[in-house]
Amino acid sequence: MKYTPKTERGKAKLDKIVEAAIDLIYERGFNNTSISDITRNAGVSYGSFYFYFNNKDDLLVELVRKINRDLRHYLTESTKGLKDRVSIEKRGFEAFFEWMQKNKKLYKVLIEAEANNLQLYAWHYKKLAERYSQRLKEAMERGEIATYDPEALSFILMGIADFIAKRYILWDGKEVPPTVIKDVEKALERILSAEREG
Amino acid sequence: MKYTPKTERGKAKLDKIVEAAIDLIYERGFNNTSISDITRNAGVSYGSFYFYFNNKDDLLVELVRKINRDLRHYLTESTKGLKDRVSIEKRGFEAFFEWMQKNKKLYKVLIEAEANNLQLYAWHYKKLAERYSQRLKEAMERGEIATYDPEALSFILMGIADFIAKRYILWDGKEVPPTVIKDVEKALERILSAEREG
Amino acid sequence: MKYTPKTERGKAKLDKIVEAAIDLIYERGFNNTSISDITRNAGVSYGSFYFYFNNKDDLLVELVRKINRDLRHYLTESTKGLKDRVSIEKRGFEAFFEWMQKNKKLYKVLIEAEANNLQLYAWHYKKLAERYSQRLKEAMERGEIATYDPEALSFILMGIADFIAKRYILWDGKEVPPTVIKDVEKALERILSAEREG
Amino acid sequence: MKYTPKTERGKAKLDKIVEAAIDLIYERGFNNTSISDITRNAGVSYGSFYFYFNNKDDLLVELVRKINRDLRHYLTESTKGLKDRVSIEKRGFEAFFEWMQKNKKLYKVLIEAEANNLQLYAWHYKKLAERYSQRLKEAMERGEIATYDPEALSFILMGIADFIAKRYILWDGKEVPPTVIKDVEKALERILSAEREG
DNA sequence: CATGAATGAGGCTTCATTCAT
DNA sequence: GATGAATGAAGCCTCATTCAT
Repeated sequence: MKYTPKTERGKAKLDKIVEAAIDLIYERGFNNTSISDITRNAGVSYGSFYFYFNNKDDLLVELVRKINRDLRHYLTESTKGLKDRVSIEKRGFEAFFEWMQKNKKLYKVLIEAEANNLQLYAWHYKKLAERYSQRLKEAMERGEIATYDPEALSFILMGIADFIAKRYILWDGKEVPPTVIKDVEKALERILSAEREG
Repeated sequence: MKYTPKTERGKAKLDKIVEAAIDLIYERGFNNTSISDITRNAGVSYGSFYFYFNNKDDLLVELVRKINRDLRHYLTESTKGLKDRVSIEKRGFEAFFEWMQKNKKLYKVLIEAEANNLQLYAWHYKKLAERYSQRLKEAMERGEIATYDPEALSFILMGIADFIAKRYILWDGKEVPPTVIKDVEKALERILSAEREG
Repeated sequence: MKYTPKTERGKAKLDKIVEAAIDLIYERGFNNTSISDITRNAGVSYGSFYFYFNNKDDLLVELVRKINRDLRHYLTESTKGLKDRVSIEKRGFEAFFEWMQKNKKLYKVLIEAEANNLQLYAWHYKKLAERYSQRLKEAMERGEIATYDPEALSFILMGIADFIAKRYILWDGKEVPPTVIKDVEKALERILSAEREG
Repeated sequence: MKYTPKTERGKAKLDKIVEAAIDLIYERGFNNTSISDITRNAGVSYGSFYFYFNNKDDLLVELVRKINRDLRHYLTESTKGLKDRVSIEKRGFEAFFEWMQKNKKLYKVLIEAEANNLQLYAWHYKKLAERYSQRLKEAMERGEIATYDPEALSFILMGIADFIAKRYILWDGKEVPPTVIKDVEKALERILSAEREG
């Protein structure tokens, strides 16, 4: 971002641009969305885009940042108060699918970011994976879940969530069926359940 | 594809175009690869591209078809002779990572296809998932593995493979570490192991 | 110029704009210097540029005026008190190269003015040449120097100075070497030395 | 240049582009001439420009090369057969003014090149000055002309020619008056005439 | 007087596609 | 069948200028 608006009016204008960009990228993809498409749909002048952003890629970076903030916040809130790690994971998966359902468009933006700028995408998942594997590691140390390389485990779990989310929500436009969520939870339990001692 | 070459010379020319396209898409992405880049790198004339393909997208379709054929063939060969379903799956995952390592470029093409044409990408995975879930279903019926919705299970397993492949091979350029493969197999065993009967 | 400041504060602000403009035009050229570059470097608000100037070209006009004033003043001061025309010319050339060395940036502005607005550039040299050829004419009448068309002679002398100034100061960034100044003076003496009578 | 045409048709098209560019740069300056202006005036399609040139600057480079070739060739031809150095110089100046008169537009292009790309301009004059000072040096060694630093002398002479050419031909659009040419020759003779020995 | 947000025309460049040879 | 010259629409970005506050 080139400029962060100070006034309410400025914030509203930036918001309109961001919303229009998300809508269009969702519908057509990043490469098939022009700046003029965005500003036209946002109802602002062409030049305004470049008042707030340095260039087109800059927009993508900002969107990924936004997604990162949003999703992390949602997951944190959703699992607040839960103690048992397996429950947290199960609830976390449910919450992830909820968020996805409410924010289909943003998830598409992530896919676009991945294709257009792998660095950026990698950064997003790294950020997510770091926190995640740290938590998993602690749970392993407390004996709550089975022992794995924490990073490997975080990839396994994120992979499951990511693939199913894309499969149902983006490709089909359908919600993830409850039976699938149940099966995912079953798999989760099996993957995570603590080693039997003795 | 507009025209399938009959002569050896024709096939060789088409091959050169396809190889050059894969190289360039891997390096720069689909949108940053022009037809003239492709024909120049292939050492063929500009116009000949349009002899074999209707347009640029047509090329992407053909590439995804090729990937589909290749990967399916590799997996089938690799698990030939194995009987036990869990062993097949474990071997299948190993084989998938092997193929990925040898065919990084093709996997990048898939990601590009995903971004540029979701329909196409969906078709690829559908094709893959159909066969896969059919096999899983049969194994479930024989009681070799735990019972899930076969499609859900296929997504879970494909998600794990896909995410890790991207994570290590495309983002980092590294091979998937053996410890991670071991952890994936551990997770697989847990996910798949047949229910204890009571 | 749209507005000539009356207060000290106003003058200081205008000065900052002018100085920033000179610096930037020297470094990047007139066409690659934006108003916002200028105001940013001057530490004044964007809008204030248009308080003092009607438009961007207006700035160039003002700069050339300034250069004209500065250079003429410097040359007049430097040759004050000298009587002999040839000495005046020789001292004048030295003074010109001195001024150039101290005001490289301004000379670059002149070149930019030449390219962007020939009228303006022509005006600068006309102004300079008028005074110059008038003086030369008087010297000719007094028999101090050889007889030429005064205008032609002024062009010959100005051409020598201008070319060498550009050559050393703008292209090479070097000072004019003393040996070259000596050679120029030698040429001057030969060009100017009064006709032998009889 | 990106591509040198092989066919007659191609050469003719490139010529049209070059001619249109020279006309427009002469009239409006390089920065006020757009590619679309050029192609429109040349009667070719917009894209054709980029078939022959890599970008706009590339055109300027090509034009300066052309000027360099043309002018050097004209001067060489004009002084062919002359032996005496002073005569050669006098004839050379005349020839230079002749060339200028016939090629006003090209000279304006040089000025534009100077302003837009000092490197390029420096290259042009360096090329010219090198040959020139080499010749002068040889003449000095043979005692035909007075002794100076050859480079300094070449700058003095080129400065005179350049300034007068610009003054009369570009600013006023007038021919250089014969009286001025005579005065220039007088100055030349004085500058160059060999030292009296003894 | 001062500020800086907003505008939108215009420039350069790319490139998929067509078509004459 | 093959070639590569030609086309022109469309995209990104800059920036002088205006104007609301």
